[in-house]
This record gives sequence, C-alpha cells and structure tokens, in this order.
Amino acid sequence: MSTRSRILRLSRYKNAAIRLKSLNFVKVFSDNLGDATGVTASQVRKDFSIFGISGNRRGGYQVDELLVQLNKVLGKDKPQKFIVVGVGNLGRALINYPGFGKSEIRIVAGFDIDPAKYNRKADAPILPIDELAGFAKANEVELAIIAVPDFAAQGVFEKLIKAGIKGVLNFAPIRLKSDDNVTVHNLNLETEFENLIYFVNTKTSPTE
Amino acid sequence: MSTRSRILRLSRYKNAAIRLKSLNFVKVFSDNLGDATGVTASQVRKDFSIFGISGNRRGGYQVDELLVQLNKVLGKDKPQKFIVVGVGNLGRALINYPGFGKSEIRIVAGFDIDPAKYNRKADAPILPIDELAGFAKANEVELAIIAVPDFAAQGVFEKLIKAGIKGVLNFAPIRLKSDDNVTVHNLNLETEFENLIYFVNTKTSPTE
DNA sequence: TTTATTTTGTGATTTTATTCACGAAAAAAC
DNA sequence: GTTTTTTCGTGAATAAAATCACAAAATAAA
Repeated sequence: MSTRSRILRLSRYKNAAIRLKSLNFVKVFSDNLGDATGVTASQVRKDFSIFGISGNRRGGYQVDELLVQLNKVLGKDKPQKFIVVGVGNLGRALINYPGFGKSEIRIVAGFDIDPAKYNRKADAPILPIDELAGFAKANEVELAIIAVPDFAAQGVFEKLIKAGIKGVLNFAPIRLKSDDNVTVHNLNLETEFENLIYFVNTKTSPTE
Repeated sequence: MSTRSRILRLSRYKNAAIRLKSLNFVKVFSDNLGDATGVTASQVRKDFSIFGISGNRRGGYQVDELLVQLNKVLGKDKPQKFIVVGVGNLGRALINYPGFGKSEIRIVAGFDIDPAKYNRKADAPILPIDELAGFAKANEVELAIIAVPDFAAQGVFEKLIKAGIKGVLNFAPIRLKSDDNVTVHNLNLETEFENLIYFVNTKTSPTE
C-alpha cells in the first residue's frame, strides 16, 4: 500500500507545495503538483487518497493544510535527530548540509575512529565511535547514517543496533545483514552515477 | 524493458561481484548475487537474460567475465567524465569522493560563482561558471552534476544544455524543464531522509 | 556409460503499480 | 435557481514488474 516510491512522491509533492506557497499560491490542483513533480494528476490524487489527504472538488487543495497533512505523514511534524558515522568527505558534507536547515532533520553528532577529527565543541560534535551507544541513548537518537567505507559498514551497523538505532541510511555499497527491528535504506552514489551513464549512453548510441 | 530500477540492480550485482571476486570467488550463482543484493535468484537471472548476459547451467557465472559484461552494459568499460556545478558542501564532497577512485567515474572540474572558491591548480580545478561551456566542449564532457540551491538550478541547467551536456544528475529539489536530448536524474537527500523517517515511524507506531 | 544432481534461461502466472474514466461535489455563470 | 464548468475521489481496466516453475544443459557420481 504505502511503498517506498509512493513515499518518495509524497516528499516531492511536499517540496513542490512549499515552492508554490512561496509563489503565493493559496490553493493547488493535482494537476499543478503533477506538473511540478513529473507525474500524472491522477497519480497525485491516488497517492493522496491512500493517506486520507483530501481536497475540495473544484477547489483543489489548500496549500497550508496540504503541507500540514504531508508533513504529518512524513513525520516532519516533529524534529528527527540523526547521527552520522564516518566523518569523511560525505559524512562531513551531510553534517554541514544547509538544505536541512529549514526542515525538521537535525544532525546532532558525528562519530569516527580518527582522533584528528574529534571536536567536542562543535554544534554537532565529532566524537569517538566508542561513545556512540552512550550518546544515542542519552539523546534519544533513533536514526543514523552510515558513511564509512564498505569494509567497515557491517561492523558499524552492529554497533548501531546495539545502541538502539531504529533506522539507518546506508551510503556504503553493501547490503547490511539486519534483524527486523531496524529499517535500512541504501543509497549508493556510484550506483546513481552509473544509472545516469547507462541512460545517456543508450540514448546517444543508435545501435540500441 | 530496461528500466531505471533494473539498471540500479545491475550496478548492485556488479558491486557484489567485485566483492566476491576479492574473496577469491571464481564463479558465482544467481543465488549468491541475490543474497548479496537482497533480491531473488530468479530476478537476477531475468535481469541478466534481458541484457544477454549468460552463464553456464550448473556452473553459474564466471566472475571475471560477468564483470566485463556488466561493465559494458553500464558504460564502465571506458572513463566517464563529469563536471560539478556548485562547489558547496555537497559539490565539494563529490569532487573529492574517494569511492570513485577505482571506478571509471572521473570528476574533472567544478564550477561556482563565488571567486573565493576558484582554484585553477587543483587536480579537478574549480572555475567560474562562465567558463563552463568552453571547458565542457574542449574536454568533451557530456555529464554534469547540479549541486546548487533550488532557485539556481534551472538557470544552471540551461547553461549545461547550451554547453552540450547530455546527462545531468540533479541534487536540487526541483524538476528541471528539459528538452528531450538531455537525460535528467534527480536525487534529493532530504527526500531520502524523509523516506527513512516514514518507514521507521510507521513500523514503531502500532496504530498503522 | 548411465543416472543423479545442480543451476541456468525463460514462458506462464501472479502481484503490484499506474492510468483511465466517470460520478459527485462545489463553485461560477447565466 | 438552474445550468455549466471544473476538479476531486475512486473503482475498474491496463500496464509493468516480479515470481514461479520447469525443461534443458552441464557436471558429478555411480
């Protein structure tokens, strides 16, 4: 019913609604949201109907109310605390990512094994990985990002489970062996690049 | 036939095969690859069959040959040059991302409007955005990454089209209006975070 | 050899996702 | 107040994707 791709679309509708609101839209139609996100109007309405999000016949959806409802479904009605494990290139970028500023996503700490990276004074402190479990429990953090190399990922993941983490966004290119109490989503940048390469190459070459 | 998610799976099979090879596997079975990537064995075989990748009945797939074939399908048999527009947090992380090191993905330059970021001496130089078209043509770059804020993304995209770019990986949270000669793939980090939040929250709360 | 076992490759089937199409509600026009 | 127009909400129809299931090939065992 509520699949991964359906929820991804809800996020996009939300982003589109935010943009339209900033353009002073008071109401939006399923057709507008479809245009802004690249799906059909009936897909938008079907997605909404599955989550009980309703508008007004002929009147569309009130933007403000729509945003409240979408944020509620997406769990953005309250702050969501994340920790990042692996303060390399990508980890650091996520910790400092300004795009989360307006959103309810809060990155509250980073963890690494390299003492050169520790920084207890920062807004989001960088701490030794041994302190992970203590920190997570003390601060009631349930969400984590794995941004370590592939060979370290499974070990980190097991530490996260012990620390009571319930959801993991994994940037390492391996499938993590998980017990069922932890939700794992994988996101691999190389894979995304390869995907683009494939579609560009096959469009260009007339031999396929 | 060859959809986005099918190609994403091929990339994962390739990553799994690389890992199994490093464990001295000489041949792999569809079952192995399924385990390593979280799909069924018959999905693996169906995906392969669509791209004419074949193995040996009872003998599985020779890892080396499989990698050659997967890399060929994925366009990884030759270097793929990318430029990055927007040298903020994320752009910088991508430029320095070590995960691309072994792969054929090459990030050859970054572009920004902020003179403080320019650096012509670096391995992947950071240049003013006005030089984008010239650079892309001189270096035969056809692939680009948009890592600028949402309000700047459409403008950057139009510059990329004029520069002859054929494929764009867009990290800005908007849908780019594209002519059909350019392939655009969107990847939004906030959206990925929200997706995880949703599934963690709905698993935890017994009300759904 | 012959028989048993394993694993691929793929058509048939099932499941899931998307689109269609139209009645119902609400507003606007007449 | 009646008609027309617009847009939602959703069951029905279609399309797409994943799984099943089994014949065929290849190897190993007897």
